[in-house]
Amino acid sequence: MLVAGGQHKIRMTYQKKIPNTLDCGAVLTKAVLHGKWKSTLLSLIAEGRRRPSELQRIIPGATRRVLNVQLAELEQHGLVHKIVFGQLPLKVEYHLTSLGQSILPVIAVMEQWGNAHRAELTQALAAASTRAAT
Amino acid sequence: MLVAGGQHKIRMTYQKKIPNTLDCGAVLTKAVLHGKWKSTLLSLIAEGRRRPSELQRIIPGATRRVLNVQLAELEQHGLVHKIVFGQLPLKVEYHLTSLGQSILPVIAVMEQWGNAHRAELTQALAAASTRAAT
DNA sequence: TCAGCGGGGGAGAATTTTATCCCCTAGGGT
DNA sequence: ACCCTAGGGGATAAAATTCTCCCCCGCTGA
Repeated sequence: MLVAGGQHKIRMTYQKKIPNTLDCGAVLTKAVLHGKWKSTLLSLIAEGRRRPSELQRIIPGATRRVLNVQLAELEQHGLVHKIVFGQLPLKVEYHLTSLGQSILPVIAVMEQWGNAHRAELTQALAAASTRAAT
Repeated sequence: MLVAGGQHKIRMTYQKKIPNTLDCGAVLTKAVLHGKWKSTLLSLIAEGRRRPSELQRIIPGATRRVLNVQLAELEQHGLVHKIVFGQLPLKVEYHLTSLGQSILPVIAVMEQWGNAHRAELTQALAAASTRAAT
């Protein structure tokens, strides 16, 4: 977090265990992308929507709080930079780091696959959750 | 589930809401891949490790139960077929469906990215969870 | 007969993740 | 004064996910 004077100590209530699973790269990727809105946030930021209020407006399904938390995680994981301008009207921007840029193709691939199989997927997911609600 | 006579009604305790988020394909992909071991399971099955006990041996970190649940979800989502042979010593195999095959490249990309950035990632994740444990 | 393997699942605790509510600073407009 | 914007966070509830423990079937080998 690039701030001029004054650390905002975030009390991250949610600690996730380091995925000790296998030494599998996909698990690392999932760890970084996990969080309901992270892929969406990354895409939006990549598109140039970098201000918190803007993001919050675009994603009405999520609370400010949640987006803040997820953005903070993305920052801690090194995918985005948070830049705070001035102190008065307080302007904040998120930018992708090079690491953040590098993950965009991965998200793009996921995007493509999801779109290509949207029909089957939504159907299967719906059926599964119906079956679950027994 | 391909069984000769007798439906195994699974009581899926865990129902996940259909991700109503955005109409974003990546979210669908994440939904299908979500579950701590799913990407691992898919990779292993693709490699030819298709028997439950085998999978359980390879992934010692997960309980039989959990793997069964996740495999059942993969099946319900249409990524794998479960085939039960005979009824006596009870032999079971999981195979990828064509949908399951089609997601392999996606996992591969995630795999590559994760491996390429392993150093930074493990470091950042560790730092983040340390910070969280305050 | 008893242990081990290979298969399956319920119940409930523990953990993690998301959501809800309410409160704070500061400036600008009416 | 009052409300809106633009920023931030604590506390706690609710939901989703994983883990632990224990139980079931049937076959095989000692």
